[in-house]
Amino acid sequence: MLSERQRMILSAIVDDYIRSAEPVGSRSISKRSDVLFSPATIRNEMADLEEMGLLEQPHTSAGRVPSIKGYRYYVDHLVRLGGVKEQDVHTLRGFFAEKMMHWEGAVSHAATILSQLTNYTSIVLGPETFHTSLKHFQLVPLNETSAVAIIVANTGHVEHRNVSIPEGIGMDDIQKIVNLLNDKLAGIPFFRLKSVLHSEVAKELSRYVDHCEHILAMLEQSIEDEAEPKVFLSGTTNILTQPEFKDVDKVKSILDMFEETPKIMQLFQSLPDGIQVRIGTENALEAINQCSLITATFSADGQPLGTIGILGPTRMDYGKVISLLDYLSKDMSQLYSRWYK
Amino acid sequence: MLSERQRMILSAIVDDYIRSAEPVGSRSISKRSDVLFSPATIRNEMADLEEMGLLEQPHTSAGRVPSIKGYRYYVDHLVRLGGVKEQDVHTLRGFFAEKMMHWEGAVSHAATILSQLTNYTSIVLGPETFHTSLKHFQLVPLNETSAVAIIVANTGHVEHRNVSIPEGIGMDDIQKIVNLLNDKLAGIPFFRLKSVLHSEVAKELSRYVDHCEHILAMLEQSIEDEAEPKVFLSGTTNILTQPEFKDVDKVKSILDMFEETPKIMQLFQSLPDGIQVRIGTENALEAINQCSLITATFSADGQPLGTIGILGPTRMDYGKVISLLDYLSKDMSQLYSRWYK
DNA sequence: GATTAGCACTCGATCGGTTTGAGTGCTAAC
DNA sequence: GTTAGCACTCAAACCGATCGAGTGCTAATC
Repeated sequence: MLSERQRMILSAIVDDYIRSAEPVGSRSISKRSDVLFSPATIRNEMADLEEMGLLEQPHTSAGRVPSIKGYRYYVDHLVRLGGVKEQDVHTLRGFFAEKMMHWEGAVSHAATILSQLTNYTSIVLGPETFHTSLKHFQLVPLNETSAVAIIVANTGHVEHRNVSIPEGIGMDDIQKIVNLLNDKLAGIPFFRLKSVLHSEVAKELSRYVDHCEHILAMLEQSIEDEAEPKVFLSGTTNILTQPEFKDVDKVKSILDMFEETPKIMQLFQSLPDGIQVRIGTENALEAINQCSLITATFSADGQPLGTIGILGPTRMDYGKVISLLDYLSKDMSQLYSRWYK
Repeated sequence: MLSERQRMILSAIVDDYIRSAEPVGSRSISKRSDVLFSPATIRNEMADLEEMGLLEQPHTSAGRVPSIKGYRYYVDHLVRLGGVKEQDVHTLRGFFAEKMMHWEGAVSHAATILSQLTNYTSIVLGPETFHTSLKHFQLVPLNETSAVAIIVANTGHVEHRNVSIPEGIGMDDIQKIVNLLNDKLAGIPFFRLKSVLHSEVAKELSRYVDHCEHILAMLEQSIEDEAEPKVFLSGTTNILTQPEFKDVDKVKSILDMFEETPKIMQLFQSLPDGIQVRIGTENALEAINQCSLITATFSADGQPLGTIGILGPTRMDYGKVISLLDYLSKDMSQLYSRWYK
């Protein structure tokens, strides 16, 4: 258990270090107007905090730096959520005022704004289509052998792919298939689609057309792709402006990760609702062991839709980022709830 | 005009420097088995080459480094196109064997492979839809007030966006509109679509439905978006492995550029057909004044479709990259020509 | 006349040593 | 319990010496 004074000193050190990126000495703390103790007293407390594992010393004659545990304590007990700056609220208003033509547009735009407001990297994962349902299915023939299959979800999400048409299937066959599929599948949630496809559609389809396995397989694949949420990144190079990432090698592994969507998905897997903070080694991936990831989920009518996240150095402005993510995720949830109806 | 010996020395220096990234001295050149002159002779020639502006000296007591002009001469007259390595041909075969479901899939996959084979950054711009035509238009209503508009090109390219439905338009109106548009617009190339929309469709549409300006505006916008070629990047972090880009600041401006699609498009604007090499400051953007960009166009049946490019340091393996791009662009042209039919 | 051996010279890189200064821990006085 | 005082530590900055890769020039050689 920390004394009031220890908490205040820890808080001051973390705040200072977040601002300056330099180890914080006892003198500079005692100079602060809200601190009434001499450097020597501070030093004693700092030694205790270090013993508890909340602070670290890069070397004996340097100031202190928060440890992962120190950041954790700070985030859990000390951080002041200043709320969102007037100016930032304004920027965000602009975002929501704009007409969003796509799902993708809105989400990627949100990512851009987030990275600009924070100067960190923003990651947005969405939308989960697991609970959305099929609105419309369409096959547009391009020529005798190939066609475009288009799947529209009730959220307005569109997925498409080129498919080849099996020999011996004519235009009217295709129309029949499309009609059948729309009849049987429209309104079915994606997570049930696969089983419905097998149980109800397969038999019926085989009555109309030969070689229908091919079509079924294609449909299944499309459904699976559709179910995969997409990742949007913005401000990937912002990490380069951080003094602790001057070294190219440190940065490389992080930037490499950004090119690997599956790794990012893994990072976001099974995050609980609300705001989550993962500090340094608390993250699953070694590449970002020197980074912190703050995430917030957004949803529509209680259905989880996706996650927005900010990745920055462990020395991140937690107060600002948490406030911002909280604000934005709630607004996005509202936006999408409205959109849903 | 260069003597045979000067050409050989220049070639040796460029080759060496490309391999080692270190300034090349006279001794190391004269040691090569195919060079029969003493370091002193080489030095004299090097001094002459420097006077001509083909070589540069970082400082008096260092070896020589090719200048932009030197690389230019090398690329224009000296580079040996070794052809594509057996192993790389194999990898590329694998690429073309795979079934491509989308346009996007094929192009982005090509980008990935290119960056892996070269260890540079690959940029693929495509496809130009300017000369492709509209295959199918579809409006899928989501609810009373919004719908998804879907445009399918004859290449299988799909563009979509959410639109809001003006008050007072019912489901059967929408069906009428869709039918009309498909009747009038199917088969029309995109670059003529806008004028046809105004001349033929507008009047007819106003007969059916009130408030049709909204729908027309939306269509126009979609067509313009569709016409915009897309940019695919891969291996954006490869530049970080180059010794001359150890400095974070140098790298930042390049990586920042990768996040700005319009800048990349600008870079690729109005490139002539075939292989193009832009060395250092020959590039339009200051951010890549220390890089070279090699591009190759691909087409289907003579219609230009897009461009593939490799961005690397000026100290790039020109022979390998040029061969590779030449090979791949030709294969892609074939692939898409077949696809077209 | 072209080539090359020889040599003085240049200059960045590296290495060891010194100095500086920010910061600490400990002790003793308040 | 707090703090002034002091010895101590150690990275960073500074400095000069040395090293060595590479050059340009000149004179000897082929």
